[in-house]
Amino acid sequence: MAKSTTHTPEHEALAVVLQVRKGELQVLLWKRARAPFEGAWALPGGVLGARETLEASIQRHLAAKVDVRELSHLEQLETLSEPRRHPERRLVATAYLGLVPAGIDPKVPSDTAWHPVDDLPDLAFDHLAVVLAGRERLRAKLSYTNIGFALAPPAFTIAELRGLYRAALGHDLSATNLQRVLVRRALLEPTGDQRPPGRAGGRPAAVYRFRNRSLAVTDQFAVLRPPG
Amino acid sequence: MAKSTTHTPEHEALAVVLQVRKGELQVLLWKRARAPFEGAWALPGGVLGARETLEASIQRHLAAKVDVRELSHLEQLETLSEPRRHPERRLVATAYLGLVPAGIDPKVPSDTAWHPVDDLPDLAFDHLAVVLAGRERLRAKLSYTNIGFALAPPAFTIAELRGLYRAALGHDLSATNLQRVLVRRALLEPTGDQRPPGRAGGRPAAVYRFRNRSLAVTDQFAVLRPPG
DNA sequence: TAGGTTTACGACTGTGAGTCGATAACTAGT
DNA sequence: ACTAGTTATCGACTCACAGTCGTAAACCTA
Repeated sequence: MAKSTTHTPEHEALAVVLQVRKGELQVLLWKRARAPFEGAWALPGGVLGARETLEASIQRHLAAKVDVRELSHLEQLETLSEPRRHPERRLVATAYLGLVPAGIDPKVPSDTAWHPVDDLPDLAFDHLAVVLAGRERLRAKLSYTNIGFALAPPAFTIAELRGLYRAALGHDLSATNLQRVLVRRALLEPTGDQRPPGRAGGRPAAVYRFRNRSLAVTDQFAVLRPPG
Repeated sequence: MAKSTTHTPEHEALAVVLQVRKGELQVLLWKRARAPFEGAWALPGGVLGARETLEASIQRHLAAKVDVRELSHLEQLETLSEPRRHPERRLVATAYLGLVPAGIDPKVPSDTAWHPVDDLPDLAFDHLAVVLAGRERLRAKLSYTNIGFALAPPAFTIAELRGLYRAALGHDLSATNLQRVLVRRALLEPTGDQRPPGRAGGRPAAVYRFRNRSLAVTDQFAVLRPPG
């Protein structure tokens, strides 16, 4: 049975961890110390263990780079199976999308850093495509789900929330409309507090929070609805 | 190095192949002849080859059950990694969603048959969940993409198209609205032909076709749009 | 020719998003 | 204190599009 080595490819889990930092969408990357792609930046992840699910695996590997409890959302993105995606061996990868709420700054190891998704360094393997796929998934879901929950801190003003959406979507949007849309969907509620204005003055902003943080698709926006 | 047997799980590709048949959404299944789950129905698929992508793999395995050229659409659904999803060995599966246009009846082997997704027999492994995931993916995409292309034959009347949507979505919808929505999106165009009425009489129906069969998300329905 | 059936299409309604402008509530400078 | 500047909030208007209804068109059978 010495030759029982299966020809099945190895399997790894990867994660595109996104957070809005300094007004722009950033992704968590680490710098590879070994070949291949030595010195290039790569997505965190690692090989799938014998007795774990992919979701458990990505959480285990992410724990080496960031406090997993900071993750407000985690979902499967896609599975990459191009035989030559790794130059030396066959390696199938399942990518996940992770989100971290704005406003916190998780401790990361020295080989790990945040990079703006719109200004990325050279990435190892096919990780550039994976990052872009994660960004597009986030953008698509922002408009028809309440995934914005996962980008926002527990409490925020409309202006702050608007900044998060602008960073994630890549374009500006009206503050009036954002508030009304989210309030009418009954997703936002005022906490009663308000934020003191900055040095330039201005009316103090009301502080809001999301009503329920459970992530559900708001399917009321389906175009072809059932009658009645 | 005799112990170099990787503990990496085997990897298989599965497909949820859907078609509207006899006015209802049906899925292609085959009857297992061997344990485990002998006699139960299962999704078509098979193990990933050493030098192929998952997409090539599912097409290769599907070819044993149905003419792959009949497939109008194929996209990745999800990857299942529960360690105990197979009772005997570790087996990771990546599921695909495949669509076959209505109106054709592909040849299938004797162990293979179509089953209504709303009235399924006992399914092997976790295949029931996979079928339902495929159905939900289709339903979600019907409203904000033009994936309906892939369900329809090359030419059709509005009434026929409405029947396809009703079967796939599980609820009725207005013929007036369906036509106007699709025409306004500039997705439909009349062929000029018309279909003679049935025995009961009635005005002959105009025949339409989809303008371009390339499958693209019509993102004009994003809720939070860029200004301007 | 009358009655039934199916398709096609215009008109009306309702909802929600985009826009604009007015007002509220604050800071800083004179 | 008063004024100017700044930011937040809110109401009013417009627009696009989905949902509904009613009517006309075009065919069948008796």
